[in-house]
Amino acid sequence: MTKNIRVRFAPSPTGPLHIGGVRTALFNYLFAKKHSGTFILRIEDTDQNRYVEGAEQYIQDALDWCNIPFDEGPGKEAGYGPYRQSQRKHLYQQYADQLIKEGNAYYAFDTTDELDKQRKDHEAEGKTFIYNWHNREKLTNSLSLTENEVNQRIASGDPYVIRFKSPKNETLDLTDEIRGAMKIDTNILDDKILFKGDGMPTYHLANIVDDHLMEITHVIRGEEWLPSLALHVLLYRSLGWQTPKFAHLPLILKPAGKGKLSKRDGDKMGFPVFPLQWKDQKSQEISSGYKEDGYLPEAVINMLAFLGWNPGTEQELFSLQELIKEFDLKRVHKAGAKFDPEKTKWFQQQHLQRLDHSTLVKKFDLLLSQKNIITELDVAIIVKMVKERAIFVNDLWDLSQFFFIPPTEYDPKAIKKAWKEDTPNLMHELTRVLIDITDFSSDIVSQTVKGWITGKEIGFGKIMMPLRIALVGSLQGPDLFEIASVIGKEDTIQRIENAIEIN
RNA sequence: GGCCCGUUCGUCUAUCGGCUAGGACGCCAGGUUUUCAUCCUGGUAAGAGGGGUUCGAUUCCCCUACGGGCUACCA
Repeated sequence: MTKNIRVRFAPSPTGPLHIGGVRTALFNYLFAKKHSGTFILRIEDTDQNRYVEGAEQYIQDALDWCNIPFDEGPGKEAGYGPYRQSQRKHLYQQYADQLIKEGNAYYAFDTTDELDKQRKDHEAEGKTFIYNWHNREKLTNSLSLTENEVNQRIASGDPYVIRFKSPKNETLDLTDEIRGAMKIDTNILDDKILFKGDGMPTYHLANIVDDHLMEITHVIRGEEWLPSLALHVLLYRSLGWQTPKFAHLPLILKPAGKGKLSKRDGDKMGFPVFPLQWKDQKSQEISSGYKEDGYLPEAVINMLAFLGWNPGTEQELFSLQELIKEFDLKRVHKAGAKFDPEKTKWFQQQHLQRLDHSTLVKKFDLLLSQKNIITELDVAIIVKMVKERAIFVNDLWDLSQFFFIPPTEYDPKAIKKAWKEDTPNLMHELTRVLIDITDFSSDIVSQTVKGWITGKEIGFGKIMMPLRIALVGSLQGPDLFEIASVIGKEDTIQRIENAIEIN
């Protein structure tokens, strides 16, 4: 029997989660659910300087809104907690000690200034400073100092870090579930810091320890971690632990230009890069969110899923359940994907059209009450009439407001095109035709009016267009007779009379 | 600079050696809608370059170019 699949999404609470992060979470979630596994949220807050108030809550809210809830995480303990690294501090030290004891790590006393100088000097000579086998004996650490000196320094409270002792002359065979096999020469590896001077582990140590302790089977993360894979694999080996499988997701790139998608791209091009709105506490700056901009979570999820993945068929519209069913890491693309705000809109439009009608009506009802619209009209029918031209729920209002508020102004272009000298007389005659109709259903009104127009031997446009202007205020909108039927005989006639008077 | 990853229409992508290179977004044209939009139909447009391997390469290998990532006591 295979082990239960356990994956984690491990963001750092340094600000709002951006859509790249949401996609990483989504792929972890899809993979977990596809294999009846567990999706874990772990907060990687080992860097106290970068901690941002509210960021952790934002992460949880964002996952909730996207409908990709975690099975284990802060507030959802399941025997592997706590799920915040700051609360797991006590766990890391022993593994660092173990590494030192077994000769896989060492204490280093070099100050930041000293190292900075080394880097600058190297750079001036056109070289790169790497702290590893080729120079570690010449630097200030427990490999170059005597045991006594080391003990003394530690006892006297000298600040120190713990570094990993990368092996020399080895070729590592690494495997990525998406990219396949890779070879890395360990000689170019850095002796990375595992434990910082402030007593906190770095990402590298904490990440490996937690993934091991939480029995993570698959590490699915962004491509920016690929260069650290060798170090992580070496850490597992040094600690004598079984390595999970790794999958590095391609990055989401700017729509135009170079580089990773960033917050500024959204500001510049007018699309959100965050799932939810975020207000920066320091600058008070507000960044827009997909939710607040009117996007449906299912549309955002669908769009995100297709950034770097495809099902291999020609289906593009997926519900979350369908995504779970079809998802496969093997079908994740290797190259970075440029973000396309236009296609995002298309996904939104498609998902809005697919939304259950009564759900959409409910959303529209809410919108109406927010606008203080109280109406006797049949809202469900109105939604049905206008929804096919809507992309966002808010569009429904723009498309249908004439139902609730009779026009008082008329589109000048439409007037110029269709409101002629003889129009008032014709409209007046029309009201007399309408007044005699007892059953004001769209079919009957349509038949009656069309019959009348035919009888008069004039063009349909001479009546239909001014009538539309009178009822809608412009040359837009759904079927005219359906509109008339919804607003009723009285209002229809009233609107015609208003139009005659004003124009 | 060093290391790693990548490279098919403008964009997201399909293709597991046989390709007239398929789909979607966008754009353009036509049709439906006695309005507008939706919708439908059609069109536009791609294998970075050069070497191999092979009967045959978009597909496998190498080089170059280009793109991206990493190179912190950040994650």
